[in-house]
Amino acid sequence: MRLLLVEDDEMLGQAIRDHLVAHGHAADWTRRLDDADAAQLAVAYDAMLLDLNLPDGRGMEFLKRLRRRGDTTPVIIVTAMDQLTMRIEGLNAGADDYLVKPFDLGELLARVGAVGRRYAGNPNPLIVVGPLELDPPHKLATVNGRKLDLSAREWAVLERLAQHPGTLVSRMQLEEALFGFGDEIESNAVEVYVSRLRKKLDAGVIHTVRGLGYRLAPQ
Amino acid sequence: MRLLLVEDDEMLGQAIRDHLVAHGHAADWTRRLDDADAAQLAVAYDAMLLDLNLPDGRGMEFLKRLRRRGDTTPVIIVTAMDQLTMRIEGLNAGADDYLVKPFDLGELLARVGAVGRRYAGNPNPLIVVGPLELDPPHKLATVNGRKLDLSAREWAVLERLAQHPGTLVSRMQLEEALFGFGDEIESNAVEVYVSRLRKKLDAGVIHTVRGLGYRLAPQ
DNA sequence: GCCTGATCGTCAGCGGGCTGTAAGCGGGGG
DNA sequence: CCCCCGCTTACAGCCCGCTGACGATCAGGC
Repeated sequence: MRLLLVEDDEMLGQAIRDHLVAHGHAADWTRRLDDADAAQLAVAYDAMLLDLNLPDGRGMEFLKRLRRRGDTTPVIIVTAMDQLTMRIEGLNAGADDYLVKPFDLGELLARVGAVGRRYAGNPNPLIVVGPLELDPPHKLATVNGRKLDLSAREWAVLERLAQHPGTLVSRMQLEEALFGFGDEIESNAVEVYVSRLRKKLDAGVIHTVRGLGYRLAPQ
Repeated sequence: MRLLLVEDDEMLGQAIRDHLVAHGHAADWTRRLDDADAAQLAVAYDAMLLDLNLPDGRGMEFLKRLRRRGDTTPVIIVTAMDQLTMRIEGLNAGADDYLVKPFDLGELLARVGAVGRRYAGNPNPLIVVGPLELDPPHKLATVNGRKLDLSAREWAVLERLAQHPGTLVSRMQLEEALFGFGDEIESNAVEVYVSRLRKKLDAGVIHTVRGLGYRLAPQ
């Protein structure tokens, strides 16, 4: 799963991130809420781990804002043992689960898995853009009923493009879909993957906006 | 309905069992988890009543293990009034409902009936994926009518793959089917079992999605 | 208890598809 | 007409997955 971890403590953050990655998750880690905000807008995470006890203390605000703008990404909040009221408030604000520090890393994985499974049963959020159909949980893509055989990165790029059909997606956003955040990269990888995708799906589906980015079948 | 009751208290267990039987259910009653495990493997129950407050205290583990190996038998957990966290954890671990002690026997019947109705559709869920047929309650697998002789782990992996045909199953999910959560493991056991399975069933049934996981049949 | 066969987890070598980079080409805008 | 940007193709490295083999452990029969 693709996870976002918001945690200001260096040691703990590193440990959690390593553990998640070691268990096959793609985990992005931000130490501050404004970074988390940007990440959340750029990437469609499967779940989010949110430490409420951040220096600026606005974790709860962040969660409420997220829900207000209609984002339903599952959120697991993390609090210290004594902050019962914050936990209750968090659940009311739209959190899906909570963890009490200190917690076992296995426990963390179990919660993440549970949240993931809970949403796995939902009616498939099938993305349809013109002749293109994406089924994110099944990692299936079809064009005019023809099944596409996509590699991991190709899928990542196509999914990112399809998340907001018709919306312009900048090259940088696509690079974030290809690589992590930390990895600054300078190459034409995005163009290469767009090219590979165009070869596999019908012409005219991915539209180039010169100097700005790409957009999917604006019709 | 065919029910399994796991309850260590003699008086309470007897009362519940009598009440269930009196209302037309077939109820098996075990006092210990290993008996429950054996019964669960031998009989396809319609639902299960699980007391979490057992002497050996591993009721939660039992539930998690059940779900891990893909068993979807509806589970109603039973806890004392003050064990809120256990209830939350139980629901996360895959329970379908819970009852708080002390409870009314009519209430119990209502819950059992509700859970039963929710799953009323398929009494014997035979999984069919292309040439492959799985019969989970009987632990039988056939390909083109040919009976497969699978080991325990091989079955676990194949069943996990077949639970949602066409859905992509990550390596981590398969590791969970093979081992437990807590067990940190670093090996290619999943690949080995996939290889062993492929050797036993027809080619092209298990499909590899590089970097993401495996999927059964379609495509 | 001892033997035998099956099963399990690990390892290492191999092969191949995926990936990122670079270079050449084309076209649109200034 | 020229420059810049994006498209495409080619390629080499590498990571990932596949498979055969081996020792350990377990279950069952004698």
